[in-house]
Amino acid sequence: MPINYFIEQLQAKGIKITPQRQEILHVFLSEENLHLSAEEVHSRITAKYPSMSLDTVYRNLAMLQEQGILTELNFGERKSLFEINNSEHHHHLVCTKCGGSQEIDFCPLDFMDRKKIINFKIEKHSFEIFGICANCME
Amino acid sequence: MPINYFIEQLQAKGIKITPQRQEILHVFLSEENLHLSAEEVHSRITAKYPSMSLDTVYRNLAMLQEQGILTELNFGERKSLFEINNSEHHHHLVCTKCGGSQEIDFCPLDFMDRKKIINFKIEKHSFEIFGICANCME
DNA sequence: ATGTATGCAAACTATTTGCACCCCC
DNA sequence: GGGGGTGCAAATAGTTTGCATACAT
Repeated sequence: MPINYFIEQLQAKGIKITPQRQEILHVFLSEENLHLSAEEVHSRITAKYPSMSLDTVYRNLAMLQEQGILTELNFGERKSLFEINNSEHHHHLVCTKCGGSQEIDFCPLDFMDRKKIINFKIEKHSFEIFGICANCME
Repeated sequence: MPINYFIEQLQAKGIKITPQRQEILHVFLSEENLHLSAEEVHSRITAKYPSMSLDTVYRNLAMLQEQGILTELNFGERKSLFEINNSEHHHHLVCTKCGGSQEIDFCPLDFMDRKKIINFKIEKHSFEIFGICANCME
């Protein structure tokens, strides 16, 4: 998806397109499968634009998540990671040693009997497998 | 499981049984399905034993988790919750409004083809469904 | 007796908030 | 022009750490 896809989506809701917001989107679109913390997003941007503040990164990650453009990942560490909703719904294998992750396409919700969940309005779900990746194995 | 089951398990590893450690175990064994933060454990204990420090709670929750007696739950909030490994392996429905949770017995690992996961040593996994519970629904 | 565990205080990390100024629409 | 967005600084929440003392074994 080109950056304009997301920009138009924001404009349609009356959200202003600032240079800072464009930079954040650029970061997430610059590579495949990026999982970045607020700090990491910030440092990638300040390399070029030192005036970008970390607060603004936090505020906009939250906004982009509310708008459905980013997904917040909690890999059990203290800090949240974010990924852009660019590809199919997926989950992750997370290496507990290096922190790296790879995608898996299995989704538990496809296999469980949702009728068993009554009186509960499902909003979202999380599924991660933690362990040691090939690189860290030896 | 009686408290002695856990105490013996700790003693067998040469871990000292202090009054503080016993109090923490008591808290988790006092009710079914408890999911408590460090702060909550601490305040339940200080009600009776005001000298218990929060640091000690943190240190011992970590120790009990390493010993396999507690499981740390990350429901996406800032703080971790802990539950005692008393019952069958299970996952949770978590209410995003009140923070409450109920157990579900479906486990994704029973349904996915583990052969698809190669070059990765599985250590643990997480699966939670988030949404609105019956109480918070109206 | 010995070394681990505790309490206290202070440090730390990730994140959030108040406020005055700025700039996108 | 106006209201949302930004940077700065300070506050907050949860957790961790250093150190001297206390206590379980």
